[in-house]
Amino acid sequence: MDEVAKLAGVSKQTVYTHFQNKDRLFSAVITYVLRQYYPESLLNAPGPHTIEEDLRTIGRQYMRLVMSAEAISMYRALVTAAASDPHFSHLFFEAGPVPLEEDIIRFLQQAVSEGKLKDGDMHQAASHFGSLLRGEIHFKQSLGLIDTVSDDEIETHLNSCVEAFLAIYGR
Amino acid sequence: MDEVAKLAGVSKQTVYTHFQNKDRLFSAVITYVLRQYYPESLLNAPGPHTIEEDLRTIGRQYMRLVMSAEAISMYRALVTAAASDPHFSHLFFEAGPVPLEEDIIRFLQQAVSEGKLKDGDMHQAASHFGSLLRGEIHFKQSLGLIDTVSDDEIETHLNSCVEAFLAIYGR
DNA sequence: CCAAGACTGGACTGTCCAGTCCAGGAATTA
DNA sequence: TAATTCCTGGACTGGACAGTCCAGTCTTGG
Repeated sequence: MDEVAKLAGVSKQTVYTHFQNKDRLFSAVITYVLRQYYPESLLNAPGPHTIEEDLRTIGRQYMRLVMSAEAISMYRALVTAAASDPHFSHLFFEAGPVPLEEDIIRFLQQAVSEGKLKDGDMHQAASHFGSLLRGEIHFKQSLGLIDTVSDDEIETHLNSCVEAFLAIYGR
Repeated sequence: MDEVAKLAGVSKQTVYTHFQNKDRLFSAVITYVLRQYYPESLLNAPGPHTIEEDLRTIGRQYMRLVMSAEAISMYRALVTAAASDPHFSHLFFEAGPVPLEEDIIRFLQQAVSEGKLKDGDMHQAASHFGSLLRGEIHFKQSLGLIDTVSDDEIETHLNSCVEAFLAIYGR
């Protein structure tokens, strides 16, 4: 909290008048940051796309988001806090992963209706896609065994995931 | 450390004579626990198996391991520690995930040579399999949004993963 | 111009926790 | 038996850190 005040160029008291305590501040950070980073639309680019292109675009955004230094350190903070109280995790999950997964499910259902994907459990498909994308990289990042991920590494991993996903759910 | 001493039925001083400090103790815990829990052999059951059966057996062991309360709390501790020092993570990774993945790669290569799987990058295959198996469940568990996972849930998730894996890498 | 409210700096309290110290008791060995 | 070694319990230190208090300054609207 001392550091927050310092970085804000403000006295600690002022921080405490705006946010009752550290928890409230952290909650505010979570909702604020998620609002900032939430991908506007996964499918806003105009023009016709192959399903592969779309998956690549979505996957790339997701990886960039999840593997950013900010996301990793927020994830760490949440995991740490979860040991005693999952309150913040709920806040985070409802504001981030849940709506995001819903968006992806809608996209996948659209693709199914256009005959680009097999019909099936799209919740499971979205979950598999996300799990593949996070993959070992996110696991290692969370453990501090990797920090930055280069664009090349993202692209390589992305390709393998899209290919895998299409092998499972593609026509 | 007070609690450790208490649980050990021993004075704190005695704990400190056996382990110089908390870090050393934690390191010892990591190596000890991993030795205890490391699956003896993923393929020790005699008799012929279909690749599907084998994958299910391996996947089940992996899920049980990774989603156990002990593994989750160790993972949390490692993630927390990783924020300032990834030393423990390295210790953990080298003693657990690395050799485990090597075992799995060997198994997959064997299956390839028996014509049960497509040839290809088996490191990637192992990584995809692990990522699918951990999946959303492990993600949620790490965040404290889920605690115990029932055998039924494991089995359902396992089925979807094996099916997906075979769609990607099966013949 | 002045009163009310906001902000500052920094000292202070209370809590938590790793690690140390110590005085005395129990067990082991010569 | 005497000396040595190991262990106990529990008090204590030091540092980190959330949150409070306060005396004094700055800003602003009437």
